[in-house]
Amino acid sequence: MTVRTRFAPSPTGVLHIGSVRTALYCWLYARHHNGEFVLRIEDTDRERSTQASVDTILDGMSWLGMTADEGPFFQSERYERYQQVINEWLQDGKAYRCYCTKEELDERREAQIARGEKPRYDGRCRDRTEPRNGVDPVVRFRNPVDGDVVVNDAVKGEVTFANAELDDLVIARSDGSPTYNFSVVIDDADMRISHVMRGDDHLNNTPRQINMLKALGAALPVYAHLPMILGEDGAKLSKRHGAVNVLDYRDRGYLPSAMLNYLVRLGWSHGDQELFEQAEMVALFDLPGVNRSASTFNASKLDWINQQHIQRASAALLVAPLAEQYAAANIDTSNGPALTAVIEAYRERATTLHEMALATRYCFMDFEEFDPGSAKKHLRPVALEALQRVRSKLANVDPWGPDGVSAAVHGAAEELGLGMGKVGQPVRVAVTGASMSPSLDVTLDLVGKERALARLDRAIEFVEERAKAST
RNA sequence: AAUCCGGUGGACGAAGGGUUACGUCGCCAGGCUCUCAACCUGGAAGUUGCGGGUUCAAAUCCCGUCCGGAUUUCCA
Repeated sequence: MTVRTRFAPSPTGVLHIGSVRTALYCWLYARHHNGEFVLRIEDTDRERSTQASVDTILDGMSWLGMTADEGPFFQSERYERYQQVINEWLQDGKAYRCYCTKEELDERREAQIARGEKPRYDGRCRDRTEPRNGVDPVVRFRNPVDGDVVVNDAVKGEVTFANAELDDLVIARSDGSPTYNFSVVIDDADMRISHVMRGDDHLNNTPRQINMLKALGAALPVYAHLPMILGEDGAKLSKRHGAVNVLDYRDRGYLPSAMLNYLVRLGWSHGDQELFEQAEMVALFDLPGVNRSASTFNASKLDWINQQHIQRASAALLVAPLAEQYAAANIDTSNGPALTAVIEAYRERATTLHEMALATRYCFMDFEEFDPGSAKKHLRPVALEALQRVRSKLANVDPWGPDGVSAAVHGAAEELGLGMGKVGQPVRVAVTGASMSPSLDVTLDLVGKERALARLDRAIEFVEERAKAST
């Protein structure tokens, strides 16, 4: 049997982190078993579905490299098929028209709650033969009254539901449009989905879906209900916990491979391994490794994983996304070092590409002023001699490069009988504007000779002004 | 309210009857060092939600209980 999984988001907002993890597991499972991965857009809610949302889902999936073998299919284009099944079921008595109004239903629901009962449809239109005037009926599925439905879940284990707990759910609204639980069943059957993997908030829907699948005469898929992702406060992950849109992570300089790595480990494990490349994930992922309990999204671990991926990624791969970060920050990189050189210098000191772009601004553009704290500490009169000596030695470095620069700086320190600490920091602040950067040879190499000398001059002037002001 | 699912240091996971519950992130301290990182070393942090039972032995099996979540929508 060919493994066929599907990712079936509804296009009513952004592509949520939690959905992405579900998609990832579906995608990995299909790839691992040489199966097929289907993308289906569940847009039966016409009010809330938007094209913009469809686009953002497609964008996110393609950014993450989770390509679908089939689809996207749209439920809105399959209404005829749903209608056909509804008519058949109506004829066979597997479904019936219900003329209860919303108001009546609400009333009864409240009464049931007041009586301490489980609120559900009481089935009063089950045997109705005559229409009711002035009411557009909904169609309800005639759920079995007796017996149990056993869900053999690949994650949760064997879960049993009593049919007596289930009521007759609406499969078509009064305007004739199909509802979610119904269209999912028809689609999964028609699309020959072998493994239904989705959030465990759907576990309770599963017995109803199984009953409908049986009414259809379709084979049952394997179910795998994945635990939810929670925010730091234990509530389901949502906007108020920070970014939940995957594309926000792209914009903040996270790598797709890191995103996938973090998400795959949130709810799945392979022993103690933390870092996975895509090919490894595909090779190792399987259902027995999936955890059954909900997990909390943790931004600092994501940061660590992103940094690990930045450290390991080829510079060539990072150039394009880094360039986008510069563009977004209005940093013009046309006059400055090659981005690959910047990446090599900074891959160990940035957790995101966004950070990397901001931290390396000085390589491409002059800074407005020295960082006040750094200047106060390092650009003092005592540093004047060191700055001047380094400046004059650097002026003679040719060709400009890490070796020549290093020799010049160390030479200056030696000549003045100063430790590198007394020389390095003033130079660093002079050239970068702040007190943190890679080693000086690398930093000066990135900045380039012309800029480095000009900035040293500026710093020398700054220190002289300061000395004057204090006397 | 009912039904279903879940509960291992602050976070993610490991261990699925067998020593002092393991790893990662984070946190703290030290080392390296021209700074920041990276890296290395060490540390704090848990009565495995709680109570009971089975057993020579329980995080693990059983029962109860508490807490959290989901569902019970003409949302998906």
